[in-house]
Amino acid sequence: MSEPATGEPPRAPEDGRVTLVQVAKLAGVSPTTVSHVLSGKRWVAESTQETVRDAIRQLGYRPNNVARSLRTRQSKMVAVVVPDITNPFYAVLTRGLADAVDGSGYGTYVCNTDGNPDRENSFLADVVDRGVDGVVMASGEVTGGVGPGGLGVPAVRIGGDPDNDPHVDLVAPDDQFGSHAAVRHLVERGRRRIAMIEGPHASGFGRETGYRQALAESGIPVDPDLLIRGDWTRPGGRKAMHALMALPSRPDAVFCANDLSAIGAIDAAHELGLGVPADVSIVGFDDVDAATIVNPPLTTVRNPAYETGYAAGELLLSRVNGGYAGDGRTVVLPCLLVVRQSA
Amino acid sequence: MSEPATGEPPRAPEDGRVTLVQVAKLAGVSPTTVSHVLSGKRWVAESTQETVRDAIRQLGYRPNNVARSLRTRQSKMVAVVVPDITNPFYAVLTRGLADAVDGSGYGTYVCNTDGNPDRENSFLADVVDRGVDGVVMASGEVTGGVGPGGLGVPAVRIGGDPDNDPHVDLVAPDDQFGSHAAVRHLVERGRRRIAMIEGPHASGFGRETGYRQALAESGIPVDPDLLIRGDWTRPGGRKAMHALMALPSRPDAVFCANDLSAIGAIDAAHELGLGVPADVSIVGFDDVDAATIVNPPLTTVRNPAYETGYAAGELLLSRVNGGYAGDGRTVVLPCLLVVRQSA
DNA sequence: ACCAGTATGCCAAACGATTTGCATGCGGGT
DNA sequence: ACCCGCATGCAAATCGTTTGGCATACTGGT
Repeated sequence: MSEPATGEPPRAPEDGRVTLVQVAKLAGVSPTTVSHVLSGKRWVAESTQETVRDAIRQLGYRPNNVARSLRTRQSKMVAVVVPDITNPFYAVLTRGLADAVDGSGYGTYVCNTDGNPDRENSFLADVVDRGVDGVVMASGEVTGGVGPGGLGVPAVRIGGDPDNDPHVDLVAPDDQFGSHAAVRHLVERGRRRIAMIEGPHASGFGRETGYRQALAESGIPVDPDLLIRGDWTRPGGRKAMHALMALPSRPDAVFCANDLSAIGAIDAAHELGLGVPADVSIVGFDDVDAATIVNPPLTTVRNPAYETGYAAGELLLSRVNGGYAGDGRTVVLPCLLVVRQSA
Repeated sequence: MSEPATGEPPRAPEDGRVTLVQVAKLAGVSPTTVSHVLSGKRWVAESTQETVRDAIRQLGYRPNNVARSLRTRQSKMVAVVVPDITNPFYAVLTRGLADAVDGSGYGTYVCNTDGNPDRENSFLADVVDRGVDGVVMASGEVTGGVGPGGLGVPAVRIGGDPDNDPHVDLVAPDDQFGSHAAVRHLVERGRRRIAMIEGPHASGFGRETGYRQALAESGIPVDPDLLIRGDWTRPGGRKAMHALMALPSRPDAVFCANDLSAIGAIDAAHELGLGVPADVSIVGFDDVDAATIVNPPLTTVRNPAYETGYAAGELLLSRVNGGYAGDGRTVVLPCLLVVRQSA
């Protein structure tokens, strides 16, 4: 919101919009002066200000932001590109971002890529063509930063590999810590054959690392059969769980890389007549709303989606307005285990 | 996406972006010509086109959309103003809208109002100042349409009172039909004391009307004590349910105006040791994802959020590109009961 | 009278595209 | 020779702001 709340719906007096020159004409001053009373960038006599403001009110003038953007080279807009806004995690992240930047008059533009790299790139191109002042990339990676050969606008990556591009700001959950806590909790509960349902990509970092680390600490060897790939969705989790349970020697616990997968896994357990957590413990990752709705309530690692979006917004603002132009910063947000009843 | 997918991330060759004049200079033609080969609005000799395209490639030129918008007076952006993108219903609606307009090169801009009328109005002002080509208003009402005294851009309202402003396009779920079906289903199951948890506003239309109608048809008088106000949230539903169950003569069924409230009601039932649907039947409205996750799975009315957003997008496009300039159209989308296990 | 200093406002050039009308060159019909 | 029509391409105005540099007027000190 770049203008203060009025409590009244905006109205255009006629069909064509009023321009600054018309205001100037009515007020009997030059456009320059009108601009200055609006921006306050140069001193204008009190009396003149009055006249101008009257004219503005009388005409119902509203500045044309497109023209303004063209001249000032900033659009007061940030973009967030996510796989799917329908996914609660990204919805919450988006809200955090919006709340962070709204106060400074920035609007939020959303792109859904479905995780398709072609769409990621064309949306990235699209948003910089649209002149956004910053972009937060929560789908796929972005490299090159803002420097030469880069995107041309400040960017911040969400999650992903910290080493990927040190020039781009990054905000990431402490995946490894969270996973570690989750798996540790499982072994503390006496589980030994602990499977993991991963995301679709091969990934040596983050969630899988924490899993391996916790296992190693407990002297449990990792069984490659117990590492299975999901696709972040509920049906994907269900399928993976069925595969796991068809194994000659079943796991007695499964750690899922996100909640949706975990919910799918619970579906599968129910279908198989397995008790959760009696027969098999399940823990998720993210702590979406649904985690408290599913039966049994899901033990999961809280992924601070809102805070992530908010932090990304602040990082962006500090580059756009704060004058920060240094190298890429990394902020990692804590992920705490929340124990409910599924494990 | 206004440019086709490239499969490659966009890069700027130098720090400052390349402009059309630079391309023209390199190609040895006038800016006019470059513009024409880009837009195809006027014929340009094949050989010249080649030269120009080469220059474009060589420089990595990308058109500046802000400048383009200023001149053409369209931003290729639509805005959607919702109470909260975090609410799955609005997230899905937003996705439908985005999918509808994306193919025509329109981007989607999101505003969260939290239902605050001041924010609604200032966001409305903000988006028209930003020059969006259309806005879909899913939070509160918008009146005045695009005509004199109106907003200045095409708008479509989501839900709300059909009679409110006939000049503005409206897409609404068939609330009344859906509610009617839900309540009928309840009486068919033998329920007679059927409560309703409403939204926060007094509302004579839609969901409540269907409720009353179904009751009337079945010869059941409406008991004002059984009509209680919620706030669309889970805690709100829980509280309302507790109030209902504290009544001297308890309801044996409750129809909730949305799923979140229904889930809260189920929470309350569990807290009270009540079986669902054994002791009390519960039906919701919306059919969000969580409806299949809750225990027992929620019987609810499917509110076609995606289709609603999509339809809104089409309505907008038909005004922006399709040349439609007639009076407000109304499209009402069917709401079907989906029977699961809570009633 | 003169000059420095301050207060106030205007001119005109950007910003980067689109678009209307005109200019030019050429081929062919009379 | 002359004129018409067609195919091309360009000049210049325009969209609505912002902003650096300059002009003007007035104050007060000498």
